[in-house]
Amino acid sequence: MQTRARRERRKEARPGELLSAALDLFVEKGYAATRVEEVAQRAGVSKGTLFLYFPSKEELFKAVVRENLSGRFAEWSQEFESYQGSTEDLVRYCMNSWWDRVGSTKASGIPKLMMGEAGNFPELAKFYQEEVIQPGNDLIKRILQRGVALGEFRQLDETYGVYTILAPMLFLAMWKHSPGSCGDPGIALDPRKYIDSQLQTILRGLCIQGNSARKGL
Amino acid sequence: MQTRARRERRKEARPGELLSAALDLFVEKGYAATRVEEVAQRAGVSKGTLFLYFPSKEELFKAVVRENLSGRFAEWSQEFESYQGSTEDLVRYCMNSWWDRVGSTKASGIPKLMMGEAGNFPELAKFYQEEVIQPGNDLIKRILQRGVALGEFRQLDETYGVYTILAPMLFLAMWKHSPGSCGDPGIALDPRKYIDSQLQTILRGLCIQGNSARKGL
Amino acid sequence: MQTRARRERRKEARPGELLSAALDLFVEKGYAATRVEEVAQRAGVSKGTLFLYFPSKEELFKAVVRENLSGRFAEWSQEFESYQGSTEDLVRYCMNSWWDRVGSTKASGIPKLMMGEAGNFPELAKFYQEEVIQPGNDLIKRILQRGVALGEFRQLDETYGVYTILAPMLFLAMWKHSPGSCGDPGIALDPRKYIDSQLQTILRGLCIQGNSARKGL
Amino acid sequence: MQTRARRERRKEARPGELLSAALDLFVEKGYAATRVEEVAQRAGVSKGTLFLYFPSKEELFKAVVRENLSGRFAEWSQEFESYQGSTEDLVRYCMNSWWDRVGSTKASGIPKLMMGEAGNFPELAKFYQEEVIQPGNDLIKRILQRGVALGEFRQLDETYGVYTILAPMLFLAMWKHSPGSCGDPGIALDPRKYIDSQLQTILRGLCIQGNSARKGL
DNA sequence: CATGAATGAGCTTTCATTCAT
DNA sequence: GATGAATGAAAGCTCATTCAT
Repeated sequence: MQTRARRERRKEARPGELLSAALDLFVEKGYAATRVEEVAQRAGVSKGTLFLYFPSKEELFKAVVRENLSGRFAEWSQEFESYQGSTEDLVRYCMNSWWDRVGSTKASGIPKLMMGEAGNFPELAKFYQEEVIQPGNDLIKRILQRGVALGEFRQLDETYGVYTILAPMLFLAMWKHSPGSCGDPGIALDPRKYIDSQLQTILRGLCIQGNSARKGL
Repeated sequence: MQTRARRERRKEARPGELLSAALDLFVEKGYAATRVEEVAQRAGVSKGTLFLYFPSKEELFKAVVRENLSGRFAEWSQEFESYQGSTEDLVRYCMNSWWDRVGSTKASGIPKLMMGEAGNFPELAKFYQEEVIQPGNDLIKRILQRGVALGEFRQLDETYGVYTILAPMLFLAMWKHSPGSCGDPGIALDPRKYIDSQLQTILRGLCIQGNSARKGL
Repeated sequence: MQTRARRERRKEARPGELLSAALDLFVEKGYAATRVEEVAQRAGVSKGTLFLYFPSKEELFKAVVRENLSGRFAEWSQEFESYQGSTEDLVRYCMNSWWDRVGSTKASGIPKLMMGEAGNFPELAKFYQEEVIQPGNDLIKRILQRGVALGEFRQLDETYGVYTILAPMLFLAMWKHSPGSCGDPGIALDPRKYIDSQLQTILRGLCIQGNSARKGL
Repeated sequence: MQTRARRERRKEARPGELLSAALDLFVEKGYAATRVEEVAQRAGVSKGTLFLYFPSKEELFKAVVRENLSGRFAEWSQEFESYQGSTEDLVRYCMNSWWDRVGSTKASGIPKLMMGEAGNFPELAKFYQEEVIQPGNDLIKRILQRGVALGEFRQLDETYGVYTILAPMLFLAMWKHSPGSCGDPGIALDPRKYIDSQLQTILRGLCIQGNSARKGL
């Protein structure tokens, strides 16, 4: 049963191994430039095996996105929904936990990749819009609405406000994955400091004066 | 001969027409996804003719970069070298004229494109690093050094300082060329306002207190 | 054990279920376009199991042919050998019983299929020639020889005579399985009438005048 | 200019050479089993060149059909329209000229091929139905209508009547291209005799007694 | 100079067959 | 016996580059 078990384990691990290899390569080379054979190789299987688990390159990519981005919105949504503290702290928590769970991982390469290739793959662009951008925006919008409803945040244009939060995170993701930043250690942004600095500005802009304890910021 | 003259003119215009078509397509589709045949078509010549002027797709791209980015550093360098006003104003002039001459044109798509594809084309990455990033950095660095030397700017880590200026411009370029920003009019950044706002922060951070007239900022 | 028994039964039924599924699909899609996995699926077993019973796709096909065509020649041969009536009636019986046992069943799709694909699978062509065409021709030839020997039929070129009988049956089989005939109900041949009509002509051509009772024809 | 001319000639000959090679191979192996590379090879060009003239295997096949079957209906239609003799002779002329121009050529392999593969390629089936079957049926139908209108032919169900003419030609085409008939010289139908024999039966069935001179038939 | 026909390496996807369990 | 995960040889199609004209 030893071997049986080993095989079973491998079988169940396959999709994960393939998704991991695919994430690596998609982030490293982009969607179009990644060859499925290379994904298979890196996962230690043959070309044919990959197609046993994912019917096409496109579906493989979608699965990678679901695994690393869109599949997590449900959990995050719940987490934020049941958050007890101030909205100001929720925004802080939101950005920092985004860094921990996405920004600091390879998954942060996906937004960068999509920015570059969405135009060439309309089907993927549509998928990404529906499964990532839309839910992500909604999530942030709900946080802002919570702040406004609780009297913590000033009235604001919600759509615009969403990008106030999103843009700094996107930029950080892009920066991390642009070749220039890697080679040059002098510019390597310290993500925590960057996020803190952004948060200062953002929260100062969002919160109603005096309504929130901002001593120390 | 009328026709002779027209032909001559066309002949001399060829490279320019090709470069213009190539810029359009490279920015629209990226480097890899752009087919040389389409470039030729858009320029109104045959595929063979394109290779008459540019020995390879790579050289075509390099020429596009030279035409639109690196080729202008000499002029800019001189311009900034002979600038008479305060360094603070020079920085303002620098960022605004960058927007006028690059940011607002299709050329601003090139940095975005390179960010996405540099990894797949090391030769191009090297070229871009040498012909654009390095000179650009140097230019900015010299401006900062001028500010420090004249006692306008505080002492600072030059490398890091360069990115203080560069990053906002890069982000603006990326934003402009990302599909998301186009569709959503709510987020469409007003470039001038964006630049002004960035300049406020940047200059406040760079200038020595009281040494510079910052009334109204 | 109930289950044991059921399992045994299933086990013994396996080859039959596979052959039935294979016949369906071969007839529907042709030999090359039929995927063994689909055959297995339709038979309710896994791909591996199919290869347990039939060592290759080719052998599977041969088994289908044996089951539905060549395997029956022995019985038919005996049946015709011991036929008591006139050869004219034997021919009638022959064609009608061919329709009942082959023509009206899916098996009639095999000759059509072979006509289309024999050229691409020489091994199968050889097998089919030896196991179906040759025995079939011999059977018909012996019937014709019986007619001649008994003074019922005129002298005739036997080889040519064989096709006088075979051709109308083949055409009927082809017609039945050609997509054109299915959709167009106006042309849907009534097989019985078709066979009767063909028999009239054929027998009139074969029988010696006045030697055979053809009143009513 | 010698070479120029030679090249021009080759360029103009290419599509024809490719269509000819394609016809050969499609007829020999069927649509699915024919590899485009082999078509190119037989035409003496590379794989890529084939795709220069035909955007896909499917379009290549359609072009073959147009070149050899559907493209000729216009001419035939006119020819039959302006026919001066009796409709009985027109039918004779029709079948014999079909043999000369299609039946005796490789083109007669196309109907056989379609019969076998139409089910697997719906797009092609639709195309063939529209461009070959429909026009062909219409042509025959108009001939029959002419016979009826001129009082030469009896009243008849037109749709059924069409197949009275079509079926024997199809069978001849199938027969010619079935491997069985080639190898066995004993059965090799003499097409002229076959057609004559069929015409006798058909015309006897269609013509009104005594209305047409049928001495000698 | 300008052309565009020709090339062929390279990519995604399919499927008969094997074999460890 | 039965399974189904794994394989890898094809096959259709693309596109940068060459070169005869």
